[in-house]
Amino acid sequence: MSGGSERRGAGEGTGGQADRRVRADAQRNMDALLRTALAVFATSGVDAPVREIAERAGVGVGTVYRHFPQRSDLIAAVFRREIDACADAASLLAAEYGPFDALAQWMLRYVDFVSAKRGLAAALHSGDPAYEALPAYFDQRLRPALQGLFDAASAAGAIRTGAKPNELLRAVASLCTAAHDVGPDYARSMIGLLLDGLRYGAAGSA
Amino acid sequence: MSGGSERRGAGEGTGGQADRRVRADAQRNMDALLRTALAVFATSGVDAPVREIAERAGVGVGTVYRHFPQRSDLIAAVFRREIDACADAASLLAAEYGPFDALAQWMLRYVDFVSAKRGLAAALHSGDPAYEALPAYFDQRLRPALQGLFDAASAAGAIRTGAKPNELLRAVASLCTAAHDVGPDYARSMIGLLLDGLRYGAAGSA
DNA sequence: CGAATATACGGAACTATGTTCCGTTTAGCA
DNA sequence: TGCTAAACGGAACATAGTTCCGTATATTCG
Repeated sequence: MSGGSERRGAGEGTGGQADRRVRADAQRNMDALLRTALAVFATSGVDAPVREIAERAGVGVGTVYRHFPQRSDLIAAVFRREIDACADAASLLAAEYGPFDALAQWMLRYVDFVSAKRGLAAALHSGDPAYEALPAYFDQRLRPALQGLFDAASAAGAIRTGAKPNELLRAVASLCTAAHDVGPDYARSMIGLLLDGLRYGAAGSA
Repeated sequence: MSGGSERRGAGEGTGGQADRRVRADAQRNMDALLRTALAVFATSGVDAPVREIAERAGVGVGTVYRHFPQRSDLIAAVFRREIDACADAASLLAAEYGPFDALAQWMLRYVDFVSAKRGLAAALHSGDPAYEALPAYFDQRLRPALQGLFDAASAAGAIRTGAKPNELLRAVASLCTAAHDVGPDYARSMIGLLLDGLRYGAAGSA
């Protein structure tokens, strides 16, 4: 019943606290829950009991359900947080490495993301409305992140121009899925190949 | 029976009674369960409660678990039965239609199969050991079925030779998955295209 | 045909897990 | 410090998978 019409919150992102400030303990518990859930999901899969997550996070189940009305909301929140982390890594890497290396490093980071989230990816197709917005969010955050790295790299003449971030993201995700049945290094070497492909017709190379 | 694991008798099909004959009521209940489960899964998805299936089939839950020790065993059995039905359709169609039409009709039949089983397909990746043998069974039954139609059609000069059943099966499955996000006719028209492609270089055409 | 017996049946009971409820605690504020 | 809205915790409830066991019956055998 009730349904997810009132699914606001959690995603304000840009840091506006419209009404009353969130209580510090609430914020703390929320963080602890997300961090713990991530770890538990990694260990026991997304089907891990809510009780276990609550206990390991040091809160009661009531608190879990206060922040995440449904179990799937918690999963979705964890997923979003991971998407954010992966997207944010782009600017960090851009600051630390040169244009091409930043791109290469980020691709590896993305491989880790996709590989670790295979269980979650399956849940996405379950039809639960809590997951409906995730693909869009995925695109909204990850595509610009990769686009930025592309732009920087091609501006520096390190890679060819005109590469499509979406296609790369999808291709890598497919490769990672297939990689599960093969070896763990398979994906990495294929990504290396893709990157070399991008370099091939670059302004600075030929 | 060709089916992998030693899941006890049940191989009634050709009427062979190995040891003690299965009790008639047991056989009846087994059939009713499989038929009911198929209907319930189609209506409520694979997550439908076992109780509901039992009730609708007119048996107690104990009977369900006697035949299918785990819920996933029931799902797997339904899946196998559908694979069988789809594979058996090949020879039926081959007897009723000409070589090419039989192939075309079967592809449509296969599209229905894949489309209807999308929910089950998701379950396949859950890691439940009950599903482990299904991909192999899928291949074992469907590939020869399609191969037979291919052989007949190419022997009649209706299609080119050398087509790979596996690739076609996989391609159609992919198309159907994508079709879910688009329209219901999309898959059918793409399959038509594939079939025309097979006809293109046929002995009898050029 | 009727008794004997292995087999199967049904559903209550047990367990696990998602979700709700509500009395208690506490952070933030005046 | 005292007040209050917000948050907390976990018992209680609801639902669903699974087990157990007394009862029913198909099949066999005399």
